[in-house]
Amino acid sequence: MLSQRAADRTWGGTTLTDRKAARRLRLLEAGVDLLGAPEGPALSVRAVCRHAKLTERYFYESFPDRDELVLAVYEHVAAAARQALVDAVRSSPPDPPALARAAVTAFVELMVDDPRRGRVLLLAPLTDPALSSRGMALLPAFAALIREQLPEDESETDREMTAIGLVGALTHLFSAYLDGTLTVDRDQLVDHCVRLLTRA
Amino acid sequence: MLSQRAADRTWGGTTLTDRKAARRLRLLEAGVDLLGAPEGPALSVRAVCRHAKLTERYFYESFPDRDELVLAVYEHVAAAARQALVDAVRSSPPDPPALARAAVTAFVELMVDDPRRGRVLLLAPLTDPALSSRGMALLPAFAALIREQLPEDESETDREMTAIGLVGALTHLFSAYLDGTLTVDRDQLVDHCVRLLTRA
DNA sequence: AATAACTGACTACGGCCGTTGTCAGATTAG
DNA sequence: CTAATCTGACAACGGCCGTAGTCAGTTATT
Repeated sequence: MLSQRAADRTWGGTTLTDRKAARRLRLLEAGVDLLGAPEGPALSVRAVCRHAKLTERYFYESFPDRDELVLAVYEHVAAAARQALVDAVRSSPPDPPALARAAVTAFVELMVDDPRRGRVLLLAPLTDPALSSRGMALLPAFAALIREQLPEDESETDREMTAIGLVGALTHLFSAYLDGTLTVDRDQLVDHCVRLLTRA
Repeated sequence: MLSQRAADRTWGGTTLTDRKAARRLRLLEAGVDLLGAPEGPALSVRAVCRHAKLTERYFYESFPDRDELVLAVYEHVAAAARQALVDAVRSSPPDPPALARAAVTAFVELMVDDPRRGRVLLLAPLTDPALSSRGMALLPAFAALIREQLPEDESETDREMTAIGLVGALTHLFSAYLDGTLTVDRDQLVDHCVRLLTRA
């Protein structure tokens, strides 16, 4: 038999690449736990390893340094959110108000279903330098997306300001809803956000 | 002569209480520097002492621990902002639009005149646990103040959401203006904010 | 001159951080 | 069986943190 490469050797029933991928995923999930903790984002290498029940050596097997994990966790959650939004928009009537409602409900449900993700998306970039330093926050991109949708009878700077203000209003409302400051029905929140989006 | 109390003895030309107060003020100012740093709030006891050219012993002479300094710095800046707002409102015609404009311009000028203060008020509470844990952020109070001003033909929850969204929009706009993300004239920013406030 | 208070520079403790390395034991391949 | 590889537990480095203490030297009072 040909000498198989180390990556394909079986150990404990699985191959090395499988185990490595599983460990990476465990680290990612632990990262979501810590970066989306209710008490605020606090992700350290040791803490994430304790949480994932892995050793630091396996951390550096999957990520070159701490900040790369933070970025990967954020991108992990952002990808899920993007997918949820795409799905919601695809299965929705194409008129703008219905689209806005579909998108908002999808996002709110994602946050309610797993508040960690909401906190990672909304709160972590404000706190963690690894996210705020890069343009890694999605909010500017979201603001640009809104700006394109605005009516053209206003000046460019006015549209930029309304877009930024709108993003601020939505994120602030979502954050307040997440941490319990805003006690209100899920549907009321969705209604209000849709109204903000469609009237702007 | 009666033996004067230690606090009133003169040393280096000033009394103990004077020197102590001066040191406290120097620590406060250094705290504003660090808590309002452009790279993000990073206030440690050693750093603030280095900055104020004092020893750690004098830190604990004026503040029981690190968090108390953070709170004091925030309150220091908040008091100045309150004063600026009160002055602006006092010397303004009493109709609501003029009041809104006066308040917004006062706040924007305070931020432009000393961006550290703007960052302390807007950014530090999001980052530093000593501020976010307590209700020490002024934003909820500001939201409540706005809520009372809203028309009464809407439901209570609607007014609460409008107020929270409005605060989010304003803070987001101010933050973007502070860090250069939003490149726009000061007057344009003021106009936009006043429009948001008076049309809500 | 002697006593007391104040000041500045410095050290020390325990803890967490990111990162790297070591070492005994388990599991597989040849 | 032997050798190679994978695993887990742990130590170590330098650094910053909050907090407390020491000690020589300067300045005022008596």
